[in-house]
Amino acid sequence: MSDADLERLMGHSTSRRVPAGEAVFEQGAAATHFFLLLHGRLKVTQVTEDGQQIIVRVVHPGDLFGFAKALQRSDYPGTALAVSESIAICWPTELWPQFIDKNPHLAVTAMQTIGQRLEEAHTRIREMSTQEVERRVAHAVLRLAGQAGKQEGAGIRIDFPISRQDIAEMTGTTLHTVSRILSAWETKGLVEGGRQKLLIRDMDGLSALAAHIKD
Amino acid sequence: MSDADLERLMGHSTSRRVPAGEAVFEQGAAATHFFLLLHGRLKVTQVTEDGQQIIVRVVHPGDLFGFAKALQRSDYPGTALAVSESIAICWPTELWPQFIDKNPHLAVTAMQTIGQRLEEAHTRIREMSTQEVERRVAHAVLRLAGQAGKQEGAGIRIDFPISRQDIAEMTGTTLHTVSRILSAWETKGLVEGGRQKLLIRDMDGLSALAAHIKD
DNA sequence: CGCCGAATTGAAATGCCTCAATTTCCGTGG
DNA sequence: CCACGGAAATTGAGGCATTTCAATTCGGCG
Repeated sequence: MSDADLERLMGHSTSRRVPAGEAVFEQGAAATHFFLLLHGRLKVTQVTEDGQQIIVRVVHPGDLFGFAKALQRSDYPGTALAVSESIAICWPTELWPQFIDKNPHLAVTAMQTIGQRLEEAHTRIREMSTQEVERRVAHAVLRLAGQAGKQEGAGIRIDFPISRQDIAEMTGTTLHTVSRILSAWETKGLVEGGRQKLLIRDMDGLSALAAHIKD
Repeated sequence: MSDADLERLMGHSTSRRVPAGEAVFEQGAAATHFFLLLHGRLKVTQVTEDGQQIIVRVVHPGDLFGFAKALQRSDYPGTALAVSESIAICWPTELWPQFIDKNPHLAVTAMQTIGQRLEEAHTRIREMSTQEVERRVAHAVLRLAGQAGKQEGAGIRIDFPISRQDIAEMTGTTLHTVSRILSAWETKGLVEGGRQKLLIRDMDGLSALAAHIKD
């Protein structure tokens, strides 16, 4: 994208600070804006009619999110909750068509972004269909490490508060099972747990689990 | 899309007949073309490293498929297999950027299509995370009825050959479980089975199951 | 220091899968 | 046209991964 384009885009934007625990938008609300996360971390969740929750994805700095309008929706399909203090840039959704018009390239980029998301979703479906829970959790943790991992002495720290419940909602299991698995891993020296904390000590060991290599 | 645009598009297209059981393209192959299904029925599958297969989606007449290039991929992420004799229109992927250039509107449309697919994928993830097998199968069958249902006397016929194995691969279970479930449904008068056949006798009953209303 | 949400851990229940044995159905070729 | 062969489907039995239920314990924030 050219600087001129960027400037034109920024001209219409506002920015918004969201404290941890607060929602940027809620499932079912009218899609008035779309966003770019500058700083912080969000989780996008969906609640089923019977009250069960799943985590659709985690939003990292630099990610676009909430572009429901681009997908032909008038409301947000999920809730975007800040898990740590976050800052996002906001554009009114009405401007989307103009942006596309003036900068067709943007449409291509956006499409590729959504395409990647689709592939991620398919990966998740594949994993849930064919793999047992421990492998799925291993994959999820490795993915988080890649997206939000921060070197920290002995290992890699997941750089935002994440609970067992969160991991359960990302992998389609229960917090109990996740807790048991992480405890077992801790015993084996693969990870180090903690309250809403996770430190990976042995990436290779985890990768082996994810790839289903038995000891 | 205007007639002129349509004509310009059609000018570069070829059409291709695919007998039942044959693949339009295979997982991992270079993405040379993208397609529009005119007639017939395809299933798009993915195989995991350890040989397990899942059905990503069923392609119905009128659906675009195989637009890997638009998603920034050079190879097809899955295999598209004709389950009944099919006819597809093909375009070389190289032409995609030109089409977008000349007709930015196309990009928007394509994006919405992919967006819908993403939502479908999320729905599936939500179901697999929170629902037991019987409900998932009920949902899958209802979806098929909506997409490929054909009134037939007493009920609605799924209008292409579909096996218990197929349904299992769509819902993340085994053919055995699917078979048991369908047998139970047949006893209750909800459906009528058969070799690669499925007739729905009681949509409301199935919907109730899908919504988890116990008797 | 006290409280509340997060995490752990045990025990029991169960839904689903795996293994295995038939049976049914349909296309094919004699 | 019928018999055969193989793929699809059915069905039982047993096992086990995971959930569910329940009871503590832990840890950080106010």
